[in-house]
Amino acid sequence: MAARYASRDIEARLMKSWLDRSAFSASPDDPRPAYTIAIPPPNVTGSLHMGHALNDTIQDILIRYHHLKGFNTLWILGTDHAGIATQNKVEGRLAAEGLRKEDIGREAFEERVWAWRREYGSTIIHQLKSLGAACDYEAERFTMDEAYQQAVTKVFVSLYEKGDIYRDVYLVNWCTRCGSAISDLEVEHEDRASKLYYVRYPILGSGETLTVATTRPETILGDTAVAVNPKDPRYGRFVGAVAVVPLVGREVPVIADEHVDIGFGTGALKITPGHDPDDWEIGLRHDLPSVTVIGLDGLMTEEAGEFAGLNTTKARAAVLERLEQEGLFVKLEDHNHAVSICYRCGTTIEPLLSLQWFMSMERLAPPAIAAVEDGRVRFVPDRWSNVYLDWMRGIRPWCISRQLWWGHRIPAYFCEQCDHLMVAASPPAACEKCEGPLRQEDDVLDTWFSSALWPFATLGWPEQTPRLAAFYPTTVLSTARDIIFLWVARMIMMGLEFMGDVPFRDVIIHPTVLAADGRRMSKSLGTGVDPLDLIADYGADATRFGLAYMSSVQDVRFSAERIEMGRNFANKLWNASRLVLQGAHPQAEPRVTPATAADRWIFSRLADVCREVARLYESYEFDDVARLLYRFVWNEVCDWYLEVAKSRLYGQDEVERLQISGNLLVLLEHVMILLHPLMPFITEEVHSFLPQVKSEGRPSGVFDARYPDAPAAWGDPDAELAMDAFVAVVGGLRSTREELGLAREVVGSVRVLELSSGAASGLADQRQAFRQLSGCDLVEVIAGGTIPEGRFASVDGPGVKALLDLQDLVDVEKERDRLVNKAKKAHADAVKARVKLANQGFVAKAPEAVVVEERSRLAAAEAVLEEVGRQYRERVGGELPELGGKEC
RNA sequence: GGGCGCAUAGCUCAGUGGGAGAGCACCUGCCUUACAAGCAGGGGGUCGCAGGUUCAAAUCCUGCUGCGCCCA
Repeated sequence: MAARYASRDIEARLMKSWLDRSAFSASPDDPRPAYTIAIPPPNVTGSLHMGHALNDTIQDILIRYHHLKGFNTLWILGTDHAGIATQNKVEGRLAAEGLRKEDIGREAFEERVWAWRREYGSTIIHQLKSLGAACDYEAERFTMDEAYQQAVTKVFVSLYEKGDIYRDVYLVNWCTRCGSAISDLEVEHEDRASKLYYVRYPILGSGETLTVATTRPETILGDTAVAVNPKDPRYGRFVGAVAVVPLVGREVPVIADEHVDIGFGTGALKITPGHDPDDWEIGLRHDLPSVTVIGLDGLMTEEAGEFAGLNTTKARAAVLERLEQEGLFVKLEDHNHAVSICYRCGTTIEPLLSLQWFMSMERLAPPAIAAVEDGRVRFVPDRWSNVYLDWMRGIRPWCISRQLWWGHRIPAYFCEQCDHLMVAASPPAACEKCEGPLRQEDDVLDTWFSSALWPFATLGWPEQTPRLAAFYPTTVLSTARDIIFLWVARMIMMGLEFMGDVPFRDVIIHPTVLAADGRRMSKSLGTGVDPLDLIADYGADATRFGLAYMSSVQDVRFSAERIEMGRNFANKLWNASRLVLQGAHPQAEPRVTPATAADRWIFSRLADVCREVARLYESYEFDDVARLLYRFVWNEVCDWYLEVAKSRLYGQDEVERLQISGNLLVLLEHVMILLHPLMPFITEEVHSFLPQVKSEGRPSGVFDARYPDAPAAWGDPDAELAMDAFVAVVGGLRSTREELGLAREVVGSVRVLELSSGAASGLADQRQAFRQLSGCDLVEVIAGGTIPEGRFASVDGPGVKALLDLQDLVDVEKERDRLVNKAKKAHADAVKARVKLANQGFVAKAPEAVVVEERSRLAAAEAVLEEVGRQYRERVGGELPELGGKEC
């Protein structure tokens, strides 16, 4: 074993060995209880980013932990066909050849997409392997798989037949670059500096004008009303009048609507139902016509008259110029407003009227709301359930059609003769009405429509397969918060509708890993960190450990120090393992023989840690798992147990060597299992080196080990106390030696007063280790608290007082500083305790145990003060100087 | 406009009613036969501000300030 842990040398090899023996594949026939996670399918065009790295680490921890716990674990893997993103990729490649997709036609284009998918579509799947993810790679799914397509079609037909899916003309979010409608959720809002334009509308037959304010003057051409608030006293007399729309001369009504904000602009609004969602709503209420002046190509239509053919930016300038000429332009103001942009490409969204397919939420949403309300689905942390419920309670129809060539083509057929619409799972031969030829709908379904079926379509639905029976519902869904609406909500609706049960029990919403500037990592700002770089530099285990450690329930700024911490920890583990494996007696049996207080202590602690770590894994507190195991391994096992063990391990006593070796082998195996979910590679590697594993010929490794049951008999509070005393005394002596400036070579001489029975046993039975760690000989253990004659520096521990014989070792200057320092601390403690105890309310109302604790604290501090005062008089002469602080 | 969250050591973060913790950074000393990705010792915080509840507040309540996110 090398002195430094080299992650690179082992990770790929171990992953291959797991895959070679199909370690991650689950059988539906396995009698053990199922534990299932369906990975939120990554976008097939994607590559592993920090969000995936964290989310996949969490899922892998859960899978590996439950595997250790004896569950039949299945982590369902696959990718999402990502309609727009994938189409963009392939269009980009065509563009490089000077082609547009229209040049090659739909079928050829689809073939190009499949070719792209074959070449690049598994990128992220391979990247998951470098993270160590224990997914079922043998059952990888894709939302465009043939079987999956059948599931999508069946769902569509079923919902259509039930009336949940319908076709309608509606104002939708149109991305002119993607050339498609997108759903409300795929629109992002961005505050931009803009202008508010004031324009005068003549009122027919009155000679008066009404001034309205608008952010989009080019849509004036499509106005079909002017609206004011019915409560606005300024405009009451205009309601019912007829206004003349500037430039186009259209005569439109002045209407009253509660929705109009009296305080915005002039309080009068122009209403353009064809190009604004709020106006669309008002239009519906007042039965207004809508005029489309901007087309699907983003250019002004024929309806825009002289402005036809201009893009919206040019049209705006031209309209403003003409308004000035007409004398109808009043003024402009600076104004910030939220611009809608496409989440895929950032293009400004045009709200446009078009004929689309919609899915009503009226019937599907209520059961999905109830499932969260009654706890069948639980969010972790719980606060996200309110986010979910708020959105679900106000949910609107979902626009599910996309004008793309890549995706699930909608199974709707139009008769070329009579225009009759038919929806069917397989293409009908002819029109059921007139026998005319049929043409399939061009539109495809929103990608999220298909991924909503993920938890059951991946298991074979609509076939009633054994896998579906064994693994649905899944156990946990772990995902990012921005996916709550896109996936979580829709998966719950679809699961309840088609499986009659929720798709998962717990939904873990993991924190967002932010960049160092506290904002989301951004490719364009260059603030992103590539997890694959981290894995290459620090190793997968270190990356996972660091991510787990830094991720509690709050968003967190990424810090490379945490990953480095993981790497250092892996190295520490490696070297601790080296000490055990190289130092263990070759004939040692892996058996616990508690020969000393340290032995009893470490196994008592181990039992505790096994229980606590299990609890933390089960409550999804992985940061605490990481913290607890880090501290246990580093500060207890390495700093103390291994150090104490050395004297026996390297000693001449064969029996002692066998015993301590046995203890260490058991301890090491336990640590590897406890840490395996967090750090799968190093634990698998070290585990494979354990002599007990080799000799028993267990081929499967730590992945298939059993999570340790900590024997109750290991619990030993007395040993913990004795070891605490040992640690306190050794630590105190080290500090004292520093304070006194004692050279390393000087071996001190220590007597220990045992104040409570057994407290000094850890010191008494580990003299060799005591000497090595403290640089002092333990010459005597004295029962009781009588301090013998002589010059001592005392160190207090639980139930013990250690006396370091000073003899001639003392430099008076240093001794004075040491005593003053010690007295100051004791004095401060005493003052604090006295203040508390002087408070009648405290003594009367605080729990008895707290008061007792305070009294003993005071007593201890006073004892130290007295002792130090006496030593000061003897050794330095005179009284201790003023210690500061107020006496009570 | 509505909602959620955050503010603790120089930095990144734990702690959520009874004497403030970690990692990194910093200071001192060590290449001690598992580990310099390490070992030993040490310094450093009126827990954003102001009120309130309580015998006791970093922790609970209210308000304020600043920052982040979501929805409309």
